[in-house]
Amino acid sequence: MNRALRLSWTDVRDRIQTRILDRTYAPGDKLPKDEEIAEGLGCARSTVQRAMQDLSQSGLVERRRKGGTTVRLDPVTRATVDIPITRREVEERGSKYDYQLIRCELEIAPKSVLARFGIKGPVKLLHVEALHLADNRPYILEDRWVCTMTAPEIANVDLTRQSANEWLVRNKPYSRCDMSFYATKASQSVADSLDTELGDALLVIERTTWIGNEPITTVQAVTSPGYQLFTQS
Amino acid sequence: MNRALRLSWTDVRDRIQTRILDRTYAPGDKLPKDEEIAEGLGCARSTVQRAMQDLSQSGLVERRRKGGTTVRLDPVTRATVDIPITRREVEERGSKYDYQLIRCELEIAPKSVLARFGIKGPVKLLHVEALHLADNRPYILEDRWVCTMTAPEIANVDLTRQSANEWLVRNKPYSRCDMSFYATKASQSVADSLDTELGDALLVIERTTWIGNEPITTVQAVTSPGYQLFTQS
DNA sequence: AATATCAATATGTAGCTACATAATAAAGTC
DNA sequence: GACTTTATTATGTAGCTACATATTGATATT
Repeated sequence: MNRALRLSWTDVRDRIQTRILDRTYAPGDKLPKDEEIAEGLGCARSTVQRAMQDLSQSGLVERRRKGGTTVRLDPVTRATVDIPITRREVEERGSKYDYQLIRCELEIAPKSVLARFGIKGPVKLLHVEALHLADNRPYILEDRWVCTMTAPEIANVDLTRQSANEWLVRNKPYSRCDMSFYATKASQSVADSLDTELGDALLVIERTTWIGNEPITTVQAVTSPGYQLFTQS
Repeated sequence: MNRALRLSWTDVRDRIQTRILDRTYAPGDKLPKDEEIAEGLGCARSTVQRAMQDLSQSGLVERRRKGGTTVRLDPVTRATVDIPITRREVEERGSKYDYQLIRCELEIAPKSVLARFGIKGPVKLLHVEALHLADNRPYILEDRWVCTMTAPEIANVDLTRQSANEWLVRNKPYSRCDMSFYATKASQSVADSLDTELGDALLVIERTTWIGNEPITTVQAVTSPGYQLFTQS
């Protein structure tokens, strides 16, 4: 077969997507089976299968064995967010990165932290507060709790030199990560640390990671005013 | 071959991931080539290839033709967020959904909106403000601009009965969607609409959609206090 | 009529082959 | 020595086959 005419699975996906967009296949409609689409486009079923997988993953269609493929009635808006380590994020914006350790102590973890980990207390965990700076201005204030049972090596790390963020991400890969985003009003202490006004609206990025069923760490990263989180296309 | 012993690509992915997690392959290391891994595990190269694709997509490894596969030095934290239509979101929480149209007028779009669309003005666009309610309490306030050139049919829709959100998502599928999240202080008018205090910190979800290169709509969805956005695992 | 069984069907997956593509290293040319 | 060309290599992709799996609808059994 002519290679120039050979359809890649992305081509096939785009063609099917076009037909959904122009309502050849309207929401709720059942699509022809893969084999027929393959025949119609002159490609293999496996190519259509891959295209369909992608459309299914992006939330545009639903597939059921024997039931076939249908166009979703309420397509969900699905997007991915990338959270790089803060150093990288700052440096990629072309700014100078700095880091300051504010405090680092073993403390009895509050209930809210235990809840995020899904464990019962009372337990002493490592509480780390630190500030990330971009061009000498406060950028992100992180309030972190590290599970010393899961990551005992952190005790030997000099956190005045290297951020816990960086050490953990490089040395403690995780198998599960829950994230959430919300807005908060700057308290006096947060306002002081971030060099902003009391009551300012700030975006908080909360993250908790596990390895298997063992919690590693949970962070509330309070961003400076104006911070915006973008999705990856 | 015994089917019970047959490894699925997810099995293979998990095995490789385990080796990365336990540092058999440490960050920065080069992994053996697919063929060797396949031989070692007793499966086909295509199976390893699929597993690697997934690990690459989730940001754990990097692959380069001829260069091979390496464990990423700074693994990015990557997560997906699902934004369902507001009605669904409310109903899935077990609450009663309601909707109120606040205003709907053709207006000259401000520069900020034109910038989001990536077009030059001046243009008259449909400006829609509406409130979504959960159990009779304000839930999300949306401030939307619709491109009447791309979606002229919206003129015939009774937006007092059906939200623009819902109509668009069902009738104007998009090919590209940019999103961003940030925090804002409630202005007096926003505070009034959401029945909250002036100056409250609120999470804003901003979305802009296109079909091909044609902009469809852009929304700023101001959520009520305490709203949290979670990632999908 | 209700239930269990079985056949049919569309998608899901693994293996194989063949070739494409990108990145690199080696060899050759001026 | 700087440049171009060529060969090599590991991943990327498409096609094919064979079989697995889930679901539905038809058939048989009680």
